[in-house]
Order: sequence, then structure tokens, then C-alpha cells
Amino acid sequence: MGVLILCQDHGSHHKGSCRCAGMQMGRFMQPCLLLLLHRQSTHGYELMQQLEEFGFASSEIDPGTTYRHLRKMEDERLVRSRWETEQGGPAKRLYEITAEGEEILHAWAVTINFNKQRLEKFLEQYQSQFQEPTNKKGEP
Amino acid sequence: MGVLILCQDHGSHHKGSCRCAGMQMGRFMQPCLLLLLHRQSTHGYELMQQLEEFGFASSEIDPGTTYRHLRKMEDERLVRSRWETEQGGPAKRLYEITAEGEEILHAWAVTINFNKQRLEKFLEQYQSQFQEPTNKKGEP
DNA sequence: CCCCCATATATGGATATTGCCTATATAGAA
DNA sequence: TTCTATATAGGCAATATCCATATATGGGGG
Repeated sequence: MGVLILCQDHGSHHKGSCRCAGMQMGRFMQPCLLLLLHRQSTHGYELMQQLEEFGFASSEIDPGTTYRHLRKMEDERLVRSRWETEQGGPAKRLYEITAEGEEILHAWAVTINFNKQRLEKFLEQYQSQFQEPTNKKGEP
Repeated sequence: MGVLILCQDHGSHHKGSCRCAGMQMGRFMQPCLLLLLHRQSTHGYELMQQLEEFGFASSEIDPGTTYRHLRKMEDERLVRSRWETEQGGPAKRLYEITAEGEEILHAWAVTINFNKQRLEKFLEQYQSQFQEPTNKKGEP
């Protein structure tokens, strides 16, 4: 007992079900995709690569999940797409953000800011419970 | 079109399926419970109330979900419980964190810190795309 | 030519997680 | 007695996620 199975390396953390820590950040992919599309219209495959910028490890990014997010957002009119067949290679679907998508992106920013504060609050409490007791001893 | 249905108030944000923003923070409840139990052993009902400290709105906290997290963590030996029937009122299950639970809590802290940085990275990019263009205009 | 690889998109299936509703029980207040 | 607060728990449908796999195009090596 007492062996800590730290099956994540915090950059490409664990998959599947396991006892160890790991928040589900899957839905966080949506605002990231919207932000990338606001920067520049592009297609799914390139978006997947650009997601690494937001801490999605390449090993963590599942094409199925990514494309499903994009299609779901298209159903919701947050993005729009058209086929791009002019260039060589397999046909690609060019995505662009809609006005509605931009509005949702603003809502996401508020939520993300709120959640950032929740994480900060947790870390602050964590540190005060595990690190400050040592300090308290040191300063009489 | 263009009407933003902001169905969350960011403190007790939306439930169920909707098009608007909302990251799933459900699993974040686990480290919060562990941290609270590290502070003091107590029972599920009180933990639910203490969760508000970490941004869980009282309307958002579902007893079913909370107790399920606790039982799951007990299966995983992260917490331990015993029935408390001495006091009046309905029997309560007193939970305490285990050594294993404390180790997992440390792993959670690393993950949460990592995720905090992801959110910060997003917000930074968001601001540079939506707020800085105005500044650029203002400074020649 | 054939095979393999990178690019690009998409689907199926098993499992995990969540939200919501409801059931159970105790005890005190109205 | 009925209502409310305390306290825990289960069922079920909807979602989400992970993983494997399928499809197609075109380039390079042998």
C-alpha cells in the first residue's frame, strides 16, 4: 500500500478509467476551437494540431472527438463549413466561426474565468493546509 | 438571430443540455471533498454545504452525485467511513481521508495547477484577440 | 505497380459521467 | 398530524469520452 500510481505526466495525462487524478477537460476543447477559428478559418486536421497550444497533448487529441465537437457546433450554428476540394489531397472541410459562435465564445470566457478562480481557490486552500503548517512552526 | 441566451449566472450555472458555455467541473468535486476531509473528518451532508466554498452553487450540488463520489472514493480506498448513530437524528456516515487519499490529493493538485494554466492561456489569447486590437489602434 | 505513410474526415461500440427524480428514515416544530 | 430539515441511496435517460476502425487522396520508395 501507499504506492502512488501517478499515471499521468501532466501534458499527456491518463486515458480511460483510473483511480488517479484527472479532470475532464474535454468540453474545454469547444471554446478553444472557437478561439482558433476566430483567429483564422481553417479545417479540422489543422485545428487538432493547433490545440496543443492550449495544453492538449497530441496523444490526448482524438480525431473522433474533435470532429464530433465541430459537427455539433455546426448543428448549433456556432460554426459554418464548406468543402474545399480545389487543392490536391483529400477533401477538407473549411470551418469558420459565425456571429452566434462569437457570442458563445464570450460566454465561454466568463465561465472559464469563473472556473479559473475556482481552481485558484482550491490551490490556495491546498497550500494553506499542506505548506503553511511548516511556516507556522518556523515563525513564532 | 444574435440573441445570446446566457442561461447561466456563473455561480449557479445551467443544468442539462444547452448550447451555451459550461465546462464539466463535476469530477473537480472529488479533490474538493478530499481537501475538506483532510481538514476535518465529517459526513456527506455537511461536505455538500462546504463545497460552496469551492464555487459549487447550492443549486448545482446534487446529493446523488455527491454520495456517489464518496462511495466511489471509498471503493478506491481514498476515504474510509463508519456509521455514526450515537447522536440523535438519522444515521450519518462519517468519512475520513486515508493515506492513499492524501497521495491522490497531491496528484490532483498538480493536475489542477496544470489546468489552471490552460485556462489562463486561453484567457490570455482571448483577451489578445478581442481587447488588444482596440489598443493597437490607439497607439501609433 | 504495390505498399506504406501522411493527410483528412467520419462512424461504431463500450464505458463513464451527469442530472434529475424518487425512496428511505429520523426527529423536531407547528 | 403534517411539514420541514437532516441524511443517505438507487434508477434511469441523456451525454460524454476513449478507442478502434473505416474511408479516401496522393506522394515516396522499392
